[in-house]
Amino acid sequence: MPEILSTVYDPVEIERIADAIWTNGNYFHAEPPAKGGKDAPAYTIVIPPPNITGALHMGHAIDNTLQDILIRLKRMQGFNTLWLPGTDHAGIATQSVVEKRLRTEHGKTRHDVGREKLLEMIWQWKDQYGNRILEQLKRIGASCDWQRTRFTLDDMCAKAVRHTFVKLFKKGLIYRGKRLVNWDPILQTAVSDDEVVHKTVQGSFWYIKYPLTDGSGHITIATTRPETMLGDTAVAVNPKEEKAAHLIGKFVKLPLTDREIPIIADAHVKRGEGTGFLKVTPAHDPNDYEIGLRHNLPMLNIMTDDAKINENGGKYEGLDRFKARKQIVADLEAQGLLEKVEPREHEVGHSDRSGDIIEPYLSDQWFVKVEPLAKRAIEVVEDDKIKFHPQRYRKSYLDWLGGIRDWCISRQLWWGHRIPVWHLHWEGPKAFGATDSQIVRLNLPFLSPEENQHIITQVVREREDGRIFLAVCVDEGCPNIEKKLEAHGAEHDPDVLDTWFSSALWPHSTLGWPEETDELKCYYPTSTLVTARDIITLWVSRMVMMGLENMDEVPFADVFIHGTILDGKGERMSKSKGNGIDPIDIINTYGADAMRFSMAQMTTESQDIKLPVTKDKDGRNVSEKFDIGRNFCNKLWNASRFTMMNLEGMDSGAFDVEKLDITDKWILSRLADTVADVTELLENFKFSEPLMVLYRFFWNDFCDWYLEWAKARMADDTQKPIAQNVLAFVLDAILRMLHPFIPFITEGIFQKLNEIAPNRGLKDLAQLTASDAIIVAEWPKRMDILESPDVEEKISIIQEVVRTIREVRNKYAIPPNKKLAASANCPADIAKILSDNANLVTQMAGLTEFTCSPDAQKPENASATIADQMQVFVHDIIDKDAELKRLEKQKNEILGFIKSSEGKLSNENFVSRAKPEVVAAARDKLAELKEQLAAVEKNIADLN
RNA sequence: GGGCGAUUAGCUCAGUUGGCUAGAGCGCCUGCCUUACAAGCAGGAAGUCACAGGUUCAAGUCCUGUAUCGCCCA
Repeated sequence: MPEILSTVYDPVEIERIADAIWTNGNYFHAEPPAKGGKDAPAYTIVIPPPNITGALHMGHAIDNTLQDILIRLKRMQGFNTLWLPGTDHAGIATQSVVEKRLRTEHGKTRHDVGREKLLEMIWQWKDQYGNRILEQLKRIGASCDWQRTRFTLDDMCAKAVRHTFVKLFKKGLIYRGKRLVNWDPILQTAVSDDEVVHKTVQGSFWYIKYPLTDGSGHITIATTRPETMLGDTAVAVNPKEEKAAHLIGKFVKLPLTDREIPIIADAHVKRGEGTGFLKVTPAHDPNDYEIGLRHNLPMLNIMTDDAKINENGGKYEGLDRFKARKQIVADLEAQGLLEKVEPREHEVGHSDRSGDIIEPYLSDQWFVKVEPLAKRAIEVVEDDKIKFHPQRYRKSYLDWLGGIRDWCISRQLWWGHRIPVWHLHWEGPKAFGATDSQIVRLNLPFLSPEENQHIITQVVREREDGRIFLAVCVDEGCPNIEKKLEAHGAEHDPDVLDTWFSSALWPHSTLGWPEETDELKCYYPTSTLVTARDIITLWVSRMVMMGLENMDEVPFADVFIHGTILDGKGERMSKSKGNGIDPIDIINTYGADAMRFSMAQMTTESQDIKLPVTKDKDGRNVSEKFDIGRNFCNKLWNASRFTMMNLEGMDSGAFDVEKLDITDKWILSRLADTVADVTELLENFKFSEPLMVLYRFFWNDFCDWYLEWAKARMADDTQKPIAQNVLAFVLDAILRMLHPFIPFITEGIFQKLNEIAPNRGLKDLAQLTASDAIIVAEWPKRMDILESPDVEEKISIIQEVVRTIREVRNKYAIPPNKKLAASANCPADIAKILSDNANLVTQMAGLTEFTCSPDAQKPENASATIADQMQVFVHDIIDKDAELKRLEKQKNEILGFIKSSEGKLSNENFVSRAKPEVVAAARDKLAELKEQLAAVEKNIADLN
């Protein structure tokens, strides 16, 4: 036996071989036609850029496996295919990692080392660890165009960010304002709503008495955050609350302070909740902020950036918020103002990054006015210019955009895109009469007329002292203007932009926008975005808004949302729980193909994917789920090996359509079905289904039947060349269709196939264009000419007989090597099929002979089994008691079916209302069942 | 509080527009090292389709409600 493939499937070796072929061929790289690339329709995916602080986890594994499946499919289908990879600078996450190291290793804060030095350290850190995830992606087989790897902070992306900021600023869609934001006291920055995770915590409800100033008693309020009372500027009550109507307009004395605050009426206060009175702290609660605006209440900030009580807190100044809470409660109690305390569960916002409790905090921030952007982003989805798969996610997208609030884009960080605005104290004439946030055209005297063309100014009036500042936004590429501004006392805004601001531009910034590059023209709009559902609002919606704003076109046509990977108990995987699986461990244990196979197979439309976790011998988390993929790869390996062992000396010229036998026609017909199904399913973003279609075709049709039948034909010189060509052709097609799912092993086998049988194809029937590498081989087109339903029907009858005989053999425990004789009684048309192909039955059922006719009688000592319209006799094996038992069992089964069938047909409504063909089928079925019953009864009688 | 989803064999999941006896893989049971594959082959057992109503000739599938679990938003 020639050494064609090693006897053992070794993923490590095959991954190495395939990698080398792909690298040498530079097959992942794409160029637009204008630069010499393939002149074909483009298919583009931009990777959801992983965060540079992260390591690859199962979420990345599934996300990128699915992207790679689509990319490889489209590449094989002949598209000019680009998969653009890259990473995200992840402002908060990255800076906090480096700051943490600075603290633990050197005991310093960012302020000790300064902005410039810290940034240098972060860049160093990025260079050292940031590419790790890209290397990991390569191991799962991601066929990204690595030459186009982007980073959200690189020059290309930075240019797009600056350009976008200036553009939006100019349009008046960016404004500065003192607003209530989510403040992270550890990181000391604002974070957006979506970076706040709400957790239910066990807290307390403190009931506090606020005495009325007129001495007529007190009212009681209840709160979970008593320390905020220092910032109360009113007490509110529902206007319909009759019992309290007389109190509206009166004042209370705010305990622990010397302030008196009014009792106001506001519909926000829910009746019957708590005490009915709500303390209003506009500077420290989002709902109270709204009430404050409605009633023009003072906004009294009582906290510092690091969540200590500030000078407005009187004697509590300097106390940490939680110490202050304790002290305030104690003081209230001492003064007899604490009515009671109740335990209470409530929702508390925590920072997604630092984990600290978020404080609603009043501060100066930059915002994007999203409403006009959101309007278009809603329209394109409503008009189906962007489609979600599965479709149900469309609703969450639309709901979120429908209720969107302005986007706080400034972050008090150093790592990120610095906001290109300089603050200039304006002491000139106020004649321009602008209101806050208004864009004004004015020429700064120290800039040339030409230079003044490159700035846009916005008025920012400081609330406290009424001083006017101009926010001067400067175009990209004008360092001289920046210098002059600074020379005239302007200060560069210290803040950076929210990371999502740059991620929102990803589909066009990475292709070179705002330059009109050939890449942008060719690859934008991109085709498909593949991501997880938790990022629909955070990222997908923003890419749509910014894509429309900058490019006037949607960023992608389809969004595929895959499930979230959970452990066997249905819990999210995480480091702290210790239930996470590292995809690299899986690849090392099972091989990358096995992992990909199982990932794809698990990708159905359900929203979660449970991956039961087990420990391997080294104590690592793995999952038996990957056995499926590994077993499949092993089967593919061995079937290919066997096929190729039989292809020695194959001559494609010896193929003759006229000589195809029934098994050839059958497997080719099944292949044609498979090609059509798999292609259609993949093009509709199905992953599990096409893979299962391929699984069944390869394993249950090709291996279990066709290969087995082919074994005998290999000994027949007239049959051998035909079988060889069909084998080679079908294996080739199987490899191609499996390639997107399991790229390494299919590439490895394809290379061997090219060596052993370089010339393949079914002359005058069907061809697959030859290729040096499967990664760029043509995807099988529809092969309708091979469809043959009647052959498929014939083979399924043959298979049914074989199965029936095998079952009997098993029941009677006949050793596999003992040959038997068998026969069957059946209608003439079926008898003809079986007689013509008796060899197919004898071969697979371990028979010496098989005969068949409409009037065949059950031989003495034969077992008899009913199968459809046939009675199958297996000769000379009978054991009377066992046979009677079998027959009685079968009789009871048939009786059961007859009962339900008769029940249905005796229902007049069924006969009159069901579709005629359904009724006719039921009648035929009943007739057949009655014949089967008669046959079984006769066999039982004969035995007795 | 609002929205979305899940509940089908011991486990993980399929089940298209309602239509013959609800499927797969793993696990389990029986028999096989049949020279491609024991990571395999041949066969078998195993399900009150969460629960309660309803629509229909016919419901795992459509409608309503309930329970449990999960996610998103507020």
